[in-house]
Amino acid sequence: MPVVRRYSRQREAILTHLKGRCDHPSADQVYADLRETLPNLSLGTVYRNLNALSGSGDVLRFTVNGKEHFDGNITPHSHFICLNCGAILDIFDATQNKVKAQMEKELDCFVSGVQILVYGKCNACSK
Amino acid sequence: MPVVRRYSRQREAILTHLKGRCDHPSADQVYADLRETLPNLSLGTVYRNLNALSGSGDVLRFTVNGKEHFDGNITPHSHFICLNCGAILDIFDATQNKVKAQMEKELDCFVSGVQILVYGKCNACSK
DNA sequence: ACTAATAATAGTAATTATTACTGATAAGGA
DNA sequence: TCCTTATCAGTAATAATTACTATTATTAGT
Repeated sequence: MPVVRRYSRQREAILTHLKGRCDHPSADQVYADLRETLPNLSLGTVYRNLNALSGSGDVLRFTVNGKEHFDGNITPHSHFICLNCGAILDIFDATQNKVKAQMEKELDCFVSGVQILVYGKCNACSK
Repeated sequence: MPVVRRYSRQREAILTHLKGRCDHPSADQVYADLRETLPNLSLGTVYRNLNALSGSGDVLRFTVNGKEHFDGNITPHSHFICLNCGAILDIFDATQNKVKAQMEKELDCFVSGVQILVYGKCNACSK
């Protein structure tokens, strides 16, 4: 809604925090973790900024089991979700880019991005 | 939780209804539509059965903008989401199967399914 | 067909996740 | 430094989903 985006310590902290971890936290996890260094950070602020950051493409978001997860790593990659333990693992390969290119050709319209969730049983749970 | 699954008119109606439409309704849409023929159907029943049906693979589910959508068409396909008008369109092509096969080879573990969401601007909105 | 066991339901209450609101704070251009 | 207003903290409100409970319905066994 605002015409200009101003800097804020809170948004900076949220982005830095997300980029500094390798998992896929939900909004309340980000909130809980950041409260340790920013004791009066507000949950609404976390939501507002995660929305803003994903809107501008600075973080990724996706939903697993009805719960939103955020990812500070924006290099194209897919996610594996273990149906047994619930783990969310990164899959860094060319699939993302391949599918995007294929879809652009096939659909002949603007494609901003592709989200791929792979469901299965992780190696740890397969033993 | 139950050890055996019993037949129920409600679950049958929900499944039949979903298979009879080509869009991707949310739980409350299914509820609203089915209430016309089953006036005392409960919303909780819709949720419980949609969970059961997606769990057994009889319907697909995916989340767009934090809202869950269900799909009675379980032939492998992807979904296109228009960032402008919010439309959800089916993409029937080989991508789904290709990606699944690729992931199985790459990850060397059981892959039950793949969910692909393509974000962009639909043809109608591109004019 | 009758009966017993229990899965499933309707209706409602409770929970969870997310957004909206409000007065105070602070970024940043003039 | 001053002014405009984006952003904030704190809290209230909303939306989506699940949990609970007494009742109903399915189904296996007689």
